[in-house]
Amino acid sequence: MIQSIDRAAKILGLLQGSRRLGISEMAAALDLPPSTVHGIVKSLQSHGFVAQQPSGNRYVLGPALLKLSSVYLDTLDVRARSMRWMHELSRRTGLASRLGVESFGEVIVIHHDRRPDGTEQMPETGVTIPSHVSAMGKVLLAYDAAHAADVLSRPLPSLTAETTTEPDLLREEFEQVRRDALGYENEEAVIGESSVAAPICAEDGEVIAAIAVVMPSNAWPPTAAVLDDLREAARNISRELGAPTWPPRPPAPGQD
Amino acid sequence: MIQSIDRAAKILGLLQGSRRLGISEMAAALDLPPSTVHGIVKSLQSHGFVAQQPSGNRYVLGPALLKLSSVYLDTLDVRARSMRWMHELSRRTGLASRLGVESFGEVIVIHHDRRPDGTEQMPETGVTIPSHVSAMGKVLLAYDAAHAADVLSRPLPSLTAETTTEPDLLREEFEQVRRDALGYENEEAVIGESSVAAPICAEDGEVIAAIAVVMPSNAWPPTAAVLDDLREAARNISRELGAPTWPPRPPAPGQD
DNA sequence: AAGCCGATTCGACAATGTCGAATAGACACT
DNA sequence: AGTGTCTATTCGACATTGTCGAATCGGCTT
Repeated sequence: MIQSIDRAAKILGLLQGSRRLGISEMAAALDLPPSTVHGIVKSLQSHGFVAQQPSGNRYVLGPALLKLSSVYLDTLDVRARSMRWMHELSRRTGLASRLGVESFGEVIVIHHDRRPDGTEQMPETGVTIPSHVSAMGKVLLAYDAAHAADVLSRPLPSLTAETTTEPDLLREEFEQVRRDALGYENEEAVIGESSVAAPICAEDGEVIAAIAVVMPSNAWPPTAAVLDDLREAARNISRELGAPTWPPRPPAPGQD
Repeated sequence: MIQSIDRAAKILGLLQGSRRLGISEMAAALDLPPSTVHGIVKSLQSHGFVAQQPSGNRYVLGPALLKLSSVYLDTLDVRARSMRWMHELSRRTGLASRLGVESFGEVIVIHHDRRPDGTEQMPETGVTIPSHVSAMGKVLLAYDAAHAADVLSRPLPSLTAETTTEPDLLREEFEQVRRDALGYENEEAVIGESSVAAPICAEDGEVIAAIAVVMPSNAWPPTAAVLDDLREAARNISRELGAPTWPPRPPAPGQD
């Protein structure tokens, strides 16, 4: 692990958490001399990874990150294959759909197709959601014992009154997910918002992503028609990716 | 400039250009020993900035970039303020709208509102376009002599038959932009696609972003109604940001 | 099975980043 | 306006740290 790169990454992580920071604030947070932090920040700045606001001495994340992330998205085969099916899914259900993958114990949304009702909606691509409060997260964990064990080994934050923070309850949910090939989440992340997710399999049969539809909680539970559309989309995407079966064959029945 | 951070950034830049690279390919491109590159790549990997594909020994950009970019977008005041007006603009004109800022001599799209016709459209947020082939780029350069001089000092790539690569012609276009507060681009970036852009001003009156509508070239030239809607959107956003005047007062009449 | 190519590991060296002190600059308070 | 404090920034000496070359490992092809 190269020290200065590690520190640079930590600085970016810091700026991710609290939007605008001065050199000395970062130095205090990382317990480093300000001059060291300054050197790193200036290097990051010269490549556009951080920028300093016009208002002077505070730093924020920079535009180079956006350009890189755009290329990152382009490299994702799942995403390219999914877009057309997700659009169809949103059109048929009238709901927003999301595609997510696992990243460092969270779910990161790699594509988002809005509700087709013409209202203004925030783009959600790039948003991360703790796995245990997300329907997609539950699906991804249910088919990945290693990540599941990792996530459940740490304390689980509670985001709403409905959040499940009990590892054993989540383990039961994972079993249900493996049975139905569907994961649910009812106001566990955001009040008033619920979602259902299904797994997406790659060529080797592994679950590599999850697709979800998001609905207002007053439309809960989802109708059979919505679930069918969701399953259909997941199956079609998986087939395009060359998956041998769908629903995925559950992994060896170990404990997660 | 910290060496290892500089090298890390160059590696990310390399991966940005050619999606999948092995250690030795990067080493060759940067003229460094493979072991050095390996150390840097592994450090980047441990923070999620690069990932290696399941298929073995090739590296690609990683998901951490997406998460960071999402926070970057959230820090942009212009973007938050623009979204609602852009949605209105797209609704009224029936065209896709874009918001862009300058970054390292290019325009980077920081928000994109699709055509409201329900068809499937690629998300364009994060896409970068060379300034001289973009209506937004021309607007941004017209009001920023320093950047303009910088961009024009380098050879300008030609993307289509319509691309203007002659610095003097572009300088004339900049003058027209400053007169009309509108910049044009007709099939200069992508064949079959044209756009018009208007400047957005911040509190201090500086042009900090550009807003554009994109249309199929057979809808060229844009109608007066479209231009009015565009101007209206730019004016409204600028006003929300606290700009003293719109259209912006052109800068001191130096040569760019 | 052998050979090749690339990724990866390891250890010694010195180049490099780090740190503390000194400087410069911004801002608030008197 | 002047003074004080806070912060960012610059600079140079030191030794820590990253770098490099050689050796090892692993996969794939012939």
